[in-house]
Amino acid sequence: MPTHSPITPLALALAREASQVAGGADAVAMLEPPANAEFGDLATNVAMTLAKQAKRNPREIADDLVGRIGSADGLAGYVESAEVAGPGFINLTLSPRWFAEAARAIAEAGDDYGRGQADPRERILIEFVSCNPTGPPHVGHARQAAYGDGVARILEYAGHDVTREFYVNDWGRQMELFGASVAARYGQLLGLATEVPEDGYQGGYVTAIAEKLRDEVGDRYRDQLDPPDAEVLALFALRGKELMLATITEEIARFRVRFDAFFSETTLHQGGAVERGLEALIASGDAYEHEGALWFRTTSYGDEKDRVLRRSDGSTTYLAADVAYHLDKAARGDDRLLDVLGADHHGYIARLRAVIAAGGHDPDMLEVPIVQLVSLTEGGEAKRMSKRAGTLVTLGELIDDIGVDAARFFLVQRSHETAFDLDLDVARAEGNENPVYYVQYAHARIAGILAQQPEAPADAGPPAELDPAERALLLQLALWPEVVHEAERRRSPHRVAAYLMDLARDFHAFYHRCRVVGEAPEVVAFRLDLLRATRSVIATGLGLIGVEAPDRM
RNA sequence: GCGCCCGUAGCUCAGUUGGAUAGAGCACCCGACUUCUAAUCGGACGGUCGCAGGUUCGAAUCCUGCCGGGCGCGCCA
Repeated sequence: MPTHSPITPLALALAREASQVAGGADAVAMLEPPANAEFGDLATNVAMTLAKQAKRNPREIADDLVGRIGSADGLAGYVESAEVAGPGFINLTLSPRWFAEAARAIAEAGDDYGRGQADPRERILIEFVSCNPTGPPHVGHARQAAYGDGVARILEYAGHDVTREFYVNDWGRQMELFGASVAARYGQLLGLATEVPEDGYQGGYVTAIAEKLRDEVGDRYRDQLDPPDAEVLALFALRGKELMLATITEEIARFRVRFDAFFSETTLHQGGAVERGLEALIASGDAYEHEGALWFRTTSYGDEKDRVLRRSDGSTTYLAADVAYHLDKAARGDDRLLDVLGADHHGYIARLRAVIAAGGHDPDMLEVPIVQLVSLTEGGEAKRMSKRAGTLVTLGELIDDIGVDAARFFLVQRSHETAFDLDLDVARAEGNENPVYYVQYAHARIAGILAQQPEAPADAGPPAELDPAERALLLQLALWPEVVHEAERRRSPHRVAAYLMDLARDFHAFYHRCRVVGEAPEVVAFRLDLLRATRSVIATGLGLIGVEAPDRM
């Protein structure tokens, strides 16, 4: 099954010929559709890149090369005409035979077209979202979820062995505060005057959890709340966390995001891993005592200042647990660790690299893609979001508002490294102004045609002539393998979303100019291959960003 | 002040081994349904690619400086 682009064999043949023209010099022929379709189907600048080492005029090289194309193996029969243009570009027009064979090959490869290009194939552990179990995931987490899951799917598609993990920060003062907040709401439900701590969690979801707890335990703890009993608070913290986590996993699953594991920070403390991590750092000279605290010498690894691991009061910091966690991850045998973090954590990268390096691993095994902020706009104005005021939009609310497909498409449409505004009015629209439907509609239209004309006539050769829209659509399909490859290398699902928009546009244009049902046999055969190929690439691409590809709309 | 990200059409943004006349969506305007889905298509409008230098056949892309915006800089997590 071919997973490569139908352009690849042409590029290889062209490079071979170019190398011979240039006296054996190494040649890599970049061969791609030109900016302007009037120049032809494909263009290459190989003559210009060879000009320097061959010490010849690029146009001269191009002329020689063009002279050989008509008889060159792998090019003859596929290239209809070749012209030299500008400073030394070579513009190629391809034959209907090439288009017909390419469409057939892509259609037959189906879901495998573009798959498995990772080189080398790696075992990759990707950690993302990892929001605290003290509240529901919000829009920022939604972007990280859409991004992380998209990256994971793309990595898997490329042939990597991927594990997805969610780190649960279920330890420390925040959990105590959370437990106290739940307990207070629970008390209120029983008619007590218990109050949520000043710096506690005020959101309405805390009350919802308290209600669930009341349903579970009734008024059993009523008399131990005022003043609060330590053991009861611990119990509320634990059960509250479990209920919160259940909500989080529920919303994440609804968002079509999958995790293989939820890793609890508490297990690191209780199992002694945190202490062992600190001892290892001390033993290797990476940690030292200063003013009663234990410091991690992260400056040795490029951080701007050293960081505290254990406070002078004896308690460990968040970093201490992260040391244990990352030493654990680094020792699992993965080739690469991906930590997807929000923009507000970018200062943490140096520390994490230090952990990996201090553990004796190559710090380059750790990659930390930073997902920039997303803000919501509605009615042309920024939607104010405040955790304190409880006006934060949660993942669940976003899904209820605009739907999973629109949310996932919009959140990965832009590069993760740029902050952007999500326009709720556009995302919510079920009409033509919503880009996600534009792509899905292309898929549904193809399904409609294929339902009417499922079988191609036998023994049909290539059509005599091609419509410009047919050429454009197939050439767009030919770019898919390079697009996924780039999305994999750059950890950039937005490349897939952008490509799907381009592909859908070429399809809709094709649809308007070219009919399928009732045309001449060789035309039907070619266009059916084209449709199957297009449907397959759209479905695969949408699948990689977690969006459904409906057959009817 | 230092670090990361960003500055491209009215708005939101694509554009990464440097390539020909810089693109899309939204908004606005003009056209196209007796046909396989008009959630569509065709056309028009819209640009000092933040500014100034540099590198070269060629720069939105690479380098330097400056201006502007977001985020971060804790013995918080």
